[in-house]
Amino acid sequence: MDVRAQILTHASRLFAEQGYDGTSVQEIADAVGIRKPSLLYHFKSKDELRENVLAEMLAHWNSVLPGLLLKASTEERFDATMEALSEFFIEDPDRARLFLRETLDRPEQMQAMLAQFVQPWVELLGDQLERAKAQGLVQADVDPQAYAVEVITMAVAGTAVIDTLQVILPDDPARGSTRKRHARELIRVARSSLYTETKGEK
Amino acid sequence: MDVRAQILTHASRLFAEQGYDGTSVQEIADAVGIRKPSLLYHFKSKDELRENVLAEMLAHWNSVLPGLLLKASTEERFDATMEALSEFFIEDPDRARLFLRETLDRPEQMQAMLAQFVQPWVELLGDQLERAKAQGLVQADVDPQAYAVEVITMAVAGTAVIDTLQVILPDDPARGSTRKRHARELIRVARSSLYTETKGEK
DNA sequence: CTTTCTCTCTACCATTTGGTAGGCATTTGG
DNA sequence: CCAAATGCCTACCAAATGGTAGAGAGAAAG
Repeated sequence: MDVRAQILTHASRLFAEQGYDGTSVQEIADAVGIRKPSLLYHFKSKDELRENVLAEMLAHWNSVLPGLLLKASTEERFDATMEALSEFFIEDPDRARLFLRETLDRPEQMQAMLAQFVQPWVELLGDQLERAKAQGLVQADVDPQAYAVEVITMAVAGTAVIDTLQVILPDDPARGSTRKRHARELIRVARSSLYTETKGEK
Repeated sequence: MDVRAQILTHASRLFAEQGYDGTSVQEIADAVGIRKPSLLYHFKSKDELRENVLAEMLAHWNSVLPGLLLKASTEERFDATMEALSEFFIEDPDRARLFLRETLDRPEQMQAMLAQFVQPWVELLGDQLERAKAQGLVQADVDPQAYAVEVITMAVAGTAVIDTLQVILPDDPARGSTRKRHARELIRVARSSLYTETKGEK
């Protein structure tokens, strides 16, 4: 039963790298080291394989992110949470790429997914930001939902393309690796565009 | 000679919507209303068509963006420039989608393009931010290049997927349309994570 | 008028695509 | 010990893919 898992692994990687349409069933079978019909024995069609790849990604996110976000809402450790969040994406850029590709390729389907799994969290965060705004902790002109969308976009899309942006954002002995620079600035931007006072003035 | 332009238009749209691999030459020909060999008379191969679509997009950007960015560096109208910038992308989301897809599909090729057309501007902006930092106008912990990358990512990727994010960021009588909310928050985040004082306190 | 050039077409082609039929081992369970 | 299920295979298949050959219509140029 190891084969099924292997198929999913290679399919995830190839779909992320080349896209669904850019990857043939044959290519995945080759990567696994089996014949095409053997693959289609485990997944009745290419589309079913795609759905399983997506379901696996979603399951992983749902098993990790809620805990992360819950910690963000209870504690006040914004930086630590954001760091864990960006680490989560950077740890496996293929997941971000897959997500971005699905969003481009099948927007309607992705809308349904977003409504179910992302919106509740954005709503929750929105409420908390509104309360923090009332207390003056958060800048008055923040649009909470829009803010969440921008940060998510930065994190996911940034992770998906970061290796390509290496030309613009090279490794730098003083500032760290490309990925590190991205992660740090993402957090800095998210943080300093949210709070009123908390700026760590030099 | 109008046909060539028509092919490019429909190809741009379809490549943006469905991706290069997800779009057949036949489909493009159908959209234009000609037969496949007629299309291949104007562009010797699908790949040549892709290159021309890309070149057209690039030409358009290069004819508009330099002026925009130059204005950003001479005047101090950060908001106006950012607004024009985000308007430029939002005006035709297909261009952002095309750009994003190309970055995912052909990273090496995109690196070359970025090195030639984007990096100089990021470098220029970087220098100016460093100077502004020395004057205390800009926050001390900004990583200029990384900042530029984050803002570009937000603008391009945000525009590419904004219509799909409508579920999370719905039209709101008080706050405006989805696109408007995205554009406004993008500018707010970019602005307030950059300057030291300029926060428009309520 | 004839030639040449531009453009579109029909007819075709090899290859690849996702997918099926069905045989043949090996394991499982009664 | 036998039967059924499991898993992988070879051999196919129809459809779609990107691309070519070459004919014919119409305009441009001599």
